Amino acid sequence: MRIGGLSTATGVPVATLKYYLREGLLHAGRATAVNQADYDESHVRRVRLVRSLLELGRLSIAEVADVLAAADDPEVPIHTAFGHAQDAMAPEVAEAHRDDPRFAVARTVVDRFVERNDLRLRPEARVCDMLAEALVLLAEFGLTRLDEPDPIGEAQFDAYAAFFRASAAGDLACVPDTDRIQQVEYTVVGTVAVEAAINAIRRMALEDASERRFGAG
Amino acid sequence: MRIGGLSTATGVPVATLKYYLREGLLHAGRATAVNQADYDESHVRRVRLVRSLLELGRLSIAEVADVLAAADDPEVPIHTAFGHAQDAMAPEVAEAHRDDPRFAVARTVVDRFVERNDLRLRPEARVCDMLAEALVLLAEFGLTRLDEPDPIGEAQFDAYAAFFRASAAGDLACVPDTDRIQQVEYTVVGTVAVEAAINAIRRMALEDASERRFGAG
DNA sequence: CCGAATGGGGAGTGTCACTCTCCATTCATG
DNA sequence: CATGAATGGAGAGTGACACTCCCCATTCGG
Repeated sequence: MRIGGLSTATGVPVATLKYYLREGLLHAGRATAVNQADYDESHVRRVRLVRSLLELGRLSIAEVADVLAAADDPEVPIHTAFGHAQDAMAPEVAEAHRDDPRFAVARTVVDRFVERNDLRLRPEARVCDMLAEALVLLAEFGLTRLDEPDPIGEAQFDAYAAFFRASAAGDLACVPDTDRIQQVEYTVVGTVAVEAAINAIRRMALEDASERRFGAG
Repeated sequence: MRIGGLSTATGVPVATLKYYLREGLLHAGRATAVNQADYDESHVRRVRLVRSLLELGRLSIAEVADVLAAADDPEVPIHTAFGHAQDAMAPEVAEAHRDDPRFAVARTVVDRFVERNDLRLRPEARVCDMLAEALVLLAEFGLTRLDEPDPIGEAQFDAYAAFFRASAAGDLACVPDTDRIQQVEYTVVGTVAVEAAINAIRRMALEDASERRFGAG
């Protein structure tokens, strides 16, 4: 398959595929001549993966490149690559927020949460900042408290942790032990797409609850 | 407080606040002269809400304007406004996907899911498309099935539905019955920020599971 | 009274994800 | 074997977007 075939197979314009090749989002095809290359099923799947990360995961081109670079390097252990992917998917904290004293408080709440639930995270895991930012916002609007032990909020969050720890093992169960490419695909798609599905389901539950409480009255 | 004060209170540049005023994201202050207006705490909170939707919710300016327009109109019932907000937050399905036969199949799976779980949704709720897109992606990579009854996938999704229906009632419990502005703030922030927190916790659970399975080996 | 700040609004900027254009080379068809 | 379409490679251009700058007449504050 040449680039035109890859384009029709994926629905992505040729010019865009060339752009992805330049940016390192797509591995080069097997060159058959100075201006010809052969693409196969692995390229089709990779393009779909890239589109998923861009559209559903709302990552930037540079972030996708980061994720895939770590994922593709066979020297990098799969768990480390997974961590890189997670970090790339967590939006960076604005410096304005990082200097906010409330953010520091939220970070200690997050650290307690991680400790209490025995979550094994890399110390630099960006996802901790992500949670802290969400907590700051919730506290700002009075939906949780940071300044004192908040058993209501903490209990709720511990419940989330318990629930997702139970399902996380299942989510990883279908990841194969050896095939590196499949490992990457499964972890990335599993993170992004299952997350989108979960968010959709939660929003459905919220709309349902809103209808039952505020609807028709 | 004049616009300079609003700027220092929120950390948002004056030029940006003027831009938000122009775009209808921020209600005008009480005019005290032809070139002077008075802003109060409601403006500070509104700016924070806008920034939250833009940064944490990753909405565009136009989408935020949509959400807030429906939320601010006192003629619109709060449940309807909530629906508008939900729709604005769900990314539109690309037409390339809408024509995909797999998407149609996924929609029937979603409809069955909604029916089975007795979720009261508006027929046009965009969140159904959002879930369908996630399902297509999962199926594409072999993480679920659409072509036949998939008890494993459906059971998992029903478990998510049950879990979030249980927590949704609690999430709405702190929404007041009367104060329109607070209702809007709580539902919007509650959707976006709690969602971010949940995503962060799920990612933590995934990293933890990855460490336990692939780490140090 | 006078420099700084204000509201209003048009125009400019930087970023990003493409998208176009060009070229020499190669393929595919008649 | 001729010829038009397609290819790989790379620089430049495009359109959307979220600001950001600038200008003006007016008003505030010391």
